[in-house]
Amino acid sequence: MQTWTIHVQGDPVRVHRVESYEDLELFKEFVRKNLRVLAFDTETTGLDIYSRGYRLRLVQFGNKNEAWVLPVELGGDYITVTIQTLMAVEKIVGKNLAFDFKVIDRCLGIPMEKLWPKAFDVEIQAKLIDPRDTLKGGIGVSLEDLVRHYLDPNLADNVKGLMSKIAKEYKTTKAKVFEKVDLNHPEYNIYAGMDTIFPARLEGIQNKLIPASAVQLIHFEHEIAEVCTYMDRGGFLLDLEYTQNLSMELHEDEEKYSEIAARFGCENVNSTDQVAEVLLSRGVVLKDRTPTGKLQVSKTILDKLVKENDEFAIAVQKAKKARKWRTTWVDGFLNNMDDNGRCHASINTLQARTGRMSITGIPAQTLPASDYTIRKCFVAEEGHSIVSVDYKGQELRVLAALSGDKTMIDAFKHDLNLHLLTAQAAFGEHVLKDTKEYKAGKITNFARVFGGGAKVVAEQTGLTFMQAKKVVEAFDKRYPGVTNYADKLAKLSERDGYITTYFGRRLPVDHSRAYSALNYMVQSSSRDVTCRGILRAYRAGFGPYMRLPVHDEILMSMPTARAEWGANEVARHMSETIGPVFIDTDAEVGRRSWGSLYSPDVD
DNA sequence: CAGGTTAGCACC
DNA sequence: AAACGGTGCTAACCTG
Repeated sequence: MQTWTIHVQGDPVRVHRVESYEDLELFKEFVRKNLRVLAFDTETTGLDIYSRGYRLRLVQFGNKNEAWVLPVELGGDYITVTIQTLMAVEKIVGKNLAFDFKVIDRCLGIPMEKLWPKAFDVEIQAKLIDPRDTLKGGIGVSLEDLVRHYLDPNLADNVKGLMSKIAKEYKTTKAKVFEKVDLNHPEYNIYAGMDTIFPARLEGIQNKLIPASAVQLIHFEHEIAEVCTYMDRGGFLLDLEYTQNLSMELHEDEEKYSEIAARFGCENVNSTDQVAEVLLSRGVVLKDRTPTGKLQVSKTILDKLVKENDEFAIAVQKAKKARKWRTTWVDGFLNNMDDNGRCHASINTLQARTGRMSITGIPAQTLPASDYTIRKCFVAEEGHSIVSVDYKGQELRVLAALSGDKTMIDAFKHDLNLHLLTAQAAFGEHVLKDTKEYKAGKITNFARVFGGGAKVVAEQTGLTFMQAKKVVEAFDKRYPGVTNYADKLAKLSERDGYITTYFGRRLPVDHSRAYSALNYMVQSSSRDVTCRGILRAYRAGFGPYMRLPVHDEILMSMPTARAEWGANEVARHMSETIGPVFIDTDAEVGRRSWGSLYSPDVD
């Protein structure tokens, strides 16, 4: 056995590397004395847990003063003892346990279901204290950031530098070093061990700092994280043939249109500089500049030229779109696919400052919604249909409920059309649905939730600034409760530096942007409405059918024979009442592919 | 030249 | 007085 001593906050802490079955006996002795709680971490070959050849390399257990590193990659008793320890310990502390649990489930075959009930994640804790990363002025949420802020800045720098240093030693990149580094590498082992000591220490420090209003969220966030790891693990079935064909078609499109653009002197349509140059040479006036002073070639300008049948603009746009679609979506799915033809998302349940989730792997939140083509790549299981349940006007309903605006509450109570109501406030009671005025009402409703004003409304509607200003004024007059609420939140945020959401989450608000307090409140509370709904549906037994959460929606694959029933059940579980407002849900049953929800002609 | 930043374009 | 919130991904560009 090798033992290293490191100093943390003035204390000597020890990292033991288990090197023999005799050492393993000593480790077991340590475990026996620490069965109540152990900190836990893993080192693996990378982040793509479901890829071929993925391996677990080290497993670490520890407490505030001691860490033990087990070389499980060697197999044998190291694995057996790891499994025994994980099953026996009463509480597991870690940082982003969602990752380690998925790894353990995949590589050692311990179902996550066995581990989640005893999980305590210091990342969840950290995000309830301060959800911002350092770039946004926060403490940060990485282990390095937390160590720097709460424990020891020097140690944080060492942590940061370590893997880069080893990568240099191995003449490789940071991303690849994890599968290459020698299992016996001393520094690799030391820092693997430290990754249990740090969370063990952070837990106690952070525990005292969670706002009282947010304490109830600790358990809630663990449950949400749990359910989302089940979705990650299950994955989403890919229609391989369709996806491969689509990739080829997009590739052909890209080549065809790139060639046309090249004839105009633009070798690379993805270089904004080159496109700008050709446009200028063709007499197009470009006056907007980016913050760094470059000429801006916005989509609006290209769109306008395309409408005028400008051959170059058309080629640029089509080539760019084909490439974007292929590389970002279609080839991404094919690369991400596991041996069973499934893609696995990685859901970060507390990504945004507001608590909103983010989804990588399958970037479900950013897939084109105007078109079924990309979503058609994903299909329901054999004998299943795609089901989607979402909230009706979730953010506006939440806004009505939280602001207490009487007109808005009344509108939802009587199922009136809020966009029409705003349009009528601005342009008169004669305004009808699906008119230009109606659209302006809709845009204004959303702009106000986002904190936008007349300028934004003007840009998006095409109205003049003065006309847009009138619409915004009409909004504020028709929904005075909303305006008052926005002012109140802005003042609160200026006074305290944060606001507290309906569900008790504390959200920091920048002083220079107090107007965004309303949006944070609405966006964050809406996120929690969705999560509460997902949890109720999960507890009712619908977990196995869930595929992806998408903001105000849950996407599922359900046995076709019961899809209609199941969709309505989930919709019922997800609907929620906040004060005087019912946050209603919509259930939709599609056919075989996700794309079927986006077109009546798609299977 | 790896790694970080910027610009642009997807979504709610 | 007015104030556009949040995300991911790629390619190009910049930097040490």
